[in-house]
Amino acid sequence: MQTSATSTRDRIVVAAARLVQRQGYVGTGIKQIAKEADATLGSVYHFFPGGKEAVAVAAIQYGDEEFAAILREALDSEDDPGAAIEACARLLAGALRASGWTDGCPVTAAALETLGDAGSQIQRACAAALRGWQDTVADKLLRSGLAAADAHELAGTVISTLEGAEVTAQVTRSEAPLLTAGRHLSRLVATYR
Amino acid sequence: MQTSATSTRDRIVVAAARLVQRQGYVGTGIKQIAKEADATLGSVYHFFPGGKEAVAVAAIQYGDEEFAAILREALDSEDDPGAAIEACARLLAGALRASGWTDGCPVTAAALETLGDAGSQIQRACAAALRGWQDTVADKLLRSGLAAADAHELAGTVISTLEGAEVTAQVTRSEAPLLTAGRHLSRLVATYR
DNA sequence: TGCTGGATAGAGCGATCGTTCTAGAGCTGG
DNA sequence: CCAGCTCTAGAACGATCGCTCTATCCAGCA
Repeated sequence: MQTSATSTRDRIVVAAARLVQRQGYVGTGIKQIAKEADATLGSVYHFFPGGKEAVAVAAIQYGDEEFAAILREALDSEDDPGAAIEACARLLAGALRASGWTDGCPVTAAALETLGDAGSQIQRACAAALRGWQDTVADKLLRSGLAAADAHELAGTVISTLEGAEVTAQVTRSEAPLLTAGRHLSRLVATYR
Repeated sequence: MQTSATSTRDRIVVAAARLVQRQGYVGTGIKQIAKEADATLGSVYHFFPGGKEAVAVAAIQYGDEEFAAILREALDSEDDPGAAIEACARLLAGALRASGWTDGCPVTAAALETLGDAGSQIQRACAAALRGWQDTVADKLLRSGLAAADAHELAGTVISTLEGAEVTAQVTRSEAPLLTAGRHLSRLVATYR
């Protein structure tokens, strides 16, 4: 069943999530996933008869939940919603630097590569992730007393901005875009009370 | 030399720019570029002895300038900087919908896929594009009377937000993320005067 | 007319892609 | 003790990848 602590299936999902996050969907090979997960090709296809796409969907869902947990924790660390979002940006910036600017958003790269097939499972998983993160932020804003419509729209822009700032930070290899985006988002939120 | 109006080299660059924009760098093949450009493999390697990476760099630089022109035009269409940025977002949203949600930012996909090689020419071209766009926005803000430091930082967040909102709009197949991001950016800019 | 060099054309190279397939290892219930 | 299962292991297939190579075409010039 499982070798040491984690099952083979879990190792495959985690490895795939990291690789897809760093090099995208097309850029990541099934054999590379197997090697990184200390599994064999047979194991991968045993657990994921759907092939590469099925592995990627599981990987994206894993990255989704992982990021959602970080997001919730950062949002709860501060009472003021603006400060909480800024803390979020700081956290992302630190993690990004620590990874050597490679571990960005777990879904962006895969999402952009698979825009061709509109109804693809990967597309659906990415869209679901974004929607979930937006709801998490909207919930925080609602609890802070914002109007429902404002909270939802603002949450969307918060996610979009963090997303874009993360990409910019990766490309320029600097924490600055994320940090200033965090400050600006905090300032924007402050105008709603 | 040239068949009808454009030279073979130009057709290759334009085709490569579109393909890279839509499916990323790894997802686009040299042979596909040649076919799309109505050129042959021999012509591609004749004009770009550097191979796939050289073609991609030229394509990204082309997309960079193309987007910069659109950006400048949109920014000049309105006097108020906030309204100008909002007009920008509206323009991007319309173009995105018209393309069937496929023609997003010309550099994001390629940038994310090639983060591995830090010093790659592709990376450099993408970073230069982002920097140039930021300068364009900063220039507009400066002309509107903002302080230099504020203008530059704000311009960075504007580009990041537009970038992120464009991705979100593509994934969710909706203009809404771009439109509300434009409104929020306008509101943010308004707090600086 | 023959030469030259830029441009076009595509066959073919080794490598790698995703996938399929068969064979065996390790455990469990009867 | 073995039948029957999940899981592991990797060889092999056809397709496609980026790239190299040779052959041909054709305008401009002597």
